[in-house]
This record gives sequence, C-alpha cells and structure tokens, in this order.
Amino acid sequence: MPRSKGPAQPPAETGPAAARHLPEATLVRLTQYLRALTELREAGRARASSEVLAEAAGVNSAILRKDLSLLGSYGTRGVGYETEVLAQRITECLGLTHEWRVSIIGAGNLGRALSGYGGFRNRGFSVVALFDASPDLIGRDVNGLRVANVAFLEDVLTFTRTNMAVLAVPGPVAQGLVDRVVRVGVRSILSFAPVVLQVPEGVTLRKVDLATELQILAYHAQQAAHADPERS
Amino acid sequence: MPRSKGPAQPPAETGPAAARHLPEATLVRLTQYLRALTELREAGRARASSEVLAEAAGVNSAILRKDLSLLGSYGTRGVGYETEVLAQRITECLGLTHEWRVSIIGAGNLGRALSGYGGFRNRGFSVVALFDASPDLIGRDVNGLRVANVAFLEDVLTFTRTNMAVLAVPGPVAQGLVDRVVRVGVRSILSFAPVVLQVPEGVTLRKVDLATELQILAYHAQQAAHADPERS
DNA sequence: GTGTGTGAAGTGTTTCACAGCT
DNA sequence: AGCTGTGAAACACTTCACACAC
Repeated sequence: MPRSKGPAQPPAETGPAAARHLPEATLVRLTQYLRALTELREAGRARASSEVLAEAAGVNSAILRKDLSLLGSYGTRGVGYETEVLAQRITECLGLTHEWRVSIIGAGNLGRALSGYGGFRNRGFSVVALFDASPDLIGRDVNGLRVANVAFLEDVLTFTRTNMAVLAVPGPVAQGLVDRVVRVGVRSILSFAPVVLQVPEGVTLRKVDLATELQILAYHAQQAAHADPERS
Repeated sequence: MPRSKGPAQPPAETGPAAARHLPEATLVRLTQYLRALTELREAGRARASSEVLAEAAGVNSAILRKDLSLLGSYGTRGVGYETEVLAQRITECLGLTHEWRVSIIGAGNLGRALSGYGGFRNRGFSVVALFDASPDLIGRDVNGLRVANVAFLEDVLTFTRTNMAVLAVPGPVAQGLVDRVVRVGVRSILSFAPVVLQVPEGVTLRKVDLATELQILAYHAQQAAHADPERS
C-alpha cells in the first residue's frame, strides 16, 4: 500500500482471509488461475510472473494483477508470485477449504455424467447423493452411489448434510425441486434445467444452459459468414 | 427513430435482418426471451408487454426493451410486442434459420448425455455425428447414432458437413482435437474440457466448466456463511 | 391512458501506464 | 533491471425516467 491518504491508516484488513465482495468476473478468472497454478506446480515451478501465469490461464497480465491485488499483496515486485502461496490464498478466498457436500438430483444421462465427473472429487467437493424419480433407476448403483428415491429427498439431504445441489432434471419439475431443496436449507444450487427459476434471498443459483451456448455460437458463426461468405 | 441529428439521415439499415454486433450479455438474454416467447405462444398469447415478457424471462423490463431496441422497432407503443413476430425476429438475429450440424466428440457419460439432449434437436440444431477413441464404444449405437472412430474425424466431419463441434473429452486431448476440427473448417466450438484452449482468429470457442461453476457457488456460500454463520 | 424506445446517468469491468518495491 | 500493485482513462453494460407513438 504505497500511498496513504491523510493520517496513516492501514486498510483495516480483518486478517489474511478477508477480501469481501469479489466481482463476478474476477471469480471466474480466479478459478482459472487456480487451475493454472496447479499445472505450474506440477511442472515444478515454485514461482511465476503475472505474465507467465496469465498466459497459462488464458488472460492478459494486467487483469490478472488487478484480480490478485483484490486478494491482497501476495506477489513480490521484481520477482513474481510463489505458486504454492498464491494457490493457497485463492483456495481460501473461494471457500474451498470448507468441505462441500453435493447432491445430484436427476440420474438420467446428464446426472450420471456429473456424478462420475472427476473434477468434483478434487478441491473439496464430494458427491454424497444421487436422486431420481424413476423406479428403473432407484436403487441402481451409479459410480459407487446408490440412486435414491426423490420422494425421500428432504430426509436424505438432511442425513447427508448436503450443502450444494445440482439439478439435472427436466424443466417442468425443476422449480418444485428447487423449492424442496431450499426448504431444507441448501443455499447453493447449480441447475442444468432450461427454465427460469426463482430462489429466495440468500440462495445462490447458477445456471448452465446448453441450448443457450449453442445459440450464441450460431450467432457468431452467422456474423462471420456475413463478413466472409464461404464455408457454411 | 424519433430524433434526427442534423440533416435527416435514416439509420441506413441494410434490411430487417441487420443488427450487427450485439453485446455478449444481450445475446444471452435474447435466448431467454426466445424461450419465454415460445412458452407465451404455447399459452395462447399473441401479445405481451415488456413487463410480462421480462417476468417470463427472469429479467427486468428496462433491459429487455433496450435489448429489443437493438434489433429494431418491433413493438407497438401502448400495446406491447406480438409474440410471433418477435420470436421470428430473434430467431433470425441469432442465426437460427440456418441449419446447424453438430458433431459431438467424446462418447463418454457426458457426450452420451449431450447426444440425447432434446434441446439440440429443437431450433435448427441436429447432431450428425458422435466420436470416440475407445474400441469399446466405436460402432455402438447411442441415441440412434453410431459412434464413429475419432481416427476418421476429418473425413466424417467433412462428409456430414459439420459446422459446429462439441468437445466432451478429457482435458489433455482437447487442444489436439480443436486443432483438427478447425483444420477442416469448423468455426464454432463448445468445449466441456477443463483446460485453456487456443483457437485461431475467426473461430468462436465457448467453454462450459463444471468445476468453475461449483467453485463460484462455494465462494458465495462462504460469503453468506460469514454474514450469518448458522447452517454449514 | 398505456407502454415502447431511448438519451442520460449510474455502475461495473478492463486496459493503460507507471510509481515504487525488491 | 524487473515486475508488482494501482490510480486514472477507457470501455461496457444496466438502470432511470420520460418524450412520444398508439
């Protein structure tokens, strides 16, 4: 903090775990930095400059430095960042020291794909339950989990101490499930259902929508075709 | 256009299909409006005000009107928007009149889930091929598609006139596949691989990253817990 | 009267460029 | 000398609020 305004007043951090209210765009990039740092560490690099890190994360170095400065001063001028220290710091900020217990609702193709996704088990996420409504699926073993009956959703969520829910169900039933999940205290939901969902204050909902992604690609492809009408 | 600046100069639209360079954020919402319009039309509504439409799409009405104004004047003051006309207009703008031929690369859990996803077949997207490298999967029938050998990727992409690729493969092989896909002229790629990917100018790449989504949820949950330390 | 379309203001994010620490 | 951390400028996006068309 090289500049003091008026009477010296250190910025009153409540400790190294501070950093309130990170911008949404920064959060997305922090996860990328974390991945890049993991790769660099596996490659044996103890230090990296903002330039190197930015390259590995696929962003420019100015925004990387700006993002990291929001977490506090964790680099060394003239040298760079220590990969281990920085990775630890980002992990802390993102709340990944906490253990997150994820339940997946919907054991169709997508739900099964998610339950087997390796990225979950890393970094403090563990899948603790998988639900479905279909008698054909209930009781079956999927990636080491027994598919539970969604009729018992509330009991199982409570018993497993679930604190994150992933919805991989058809649109029409999604809102009802959101309501049930919220009622037993889950406050973080990731939905793959292509519908608008309402959640009360204090509950975070994120959506992934495959149709939206394709439609945006279509737009850009069409634009490119306008500029250069060649390959369809 | 109620206001002319200086000598009358109509905004030189090249026709109703114009609307260059829509902001990324607007594109995302346009897909939501399109879905909302489809629902409204199915419910028999021929007209809707920005208020009603915004509610159905889960956004506020001011931004909806601003977004739609970028496509031209398609509403009627004092009345609202005609659902059919507007849906048609958005469909046009997004490039969904074109037929998009999608190949899915990777027939693991996720690739299979994607190939069966109903949202693809609607709105001009058709899945024309599904690839894998594993002898256990090649030749098997998945949702009416025979899994093709990724060794023949180039030939099959060309033969099927693929113009969009979806990557559902492990991180380490993703960049190589991007390069191959780009080399045969595909310019729109959606990747589920959790790695930074490089594409040349003129190719659009979008990424969906499950680990990132969960990590962002974790951050918000942690923030909420700081404010109100109660349920884990 | 009603509800769109849009300037203007407000807010958020990125880039620039360089002072200052190592 | 080199690289971080950060004000300041530029850019992007959202919200406000109201003139105007119907």
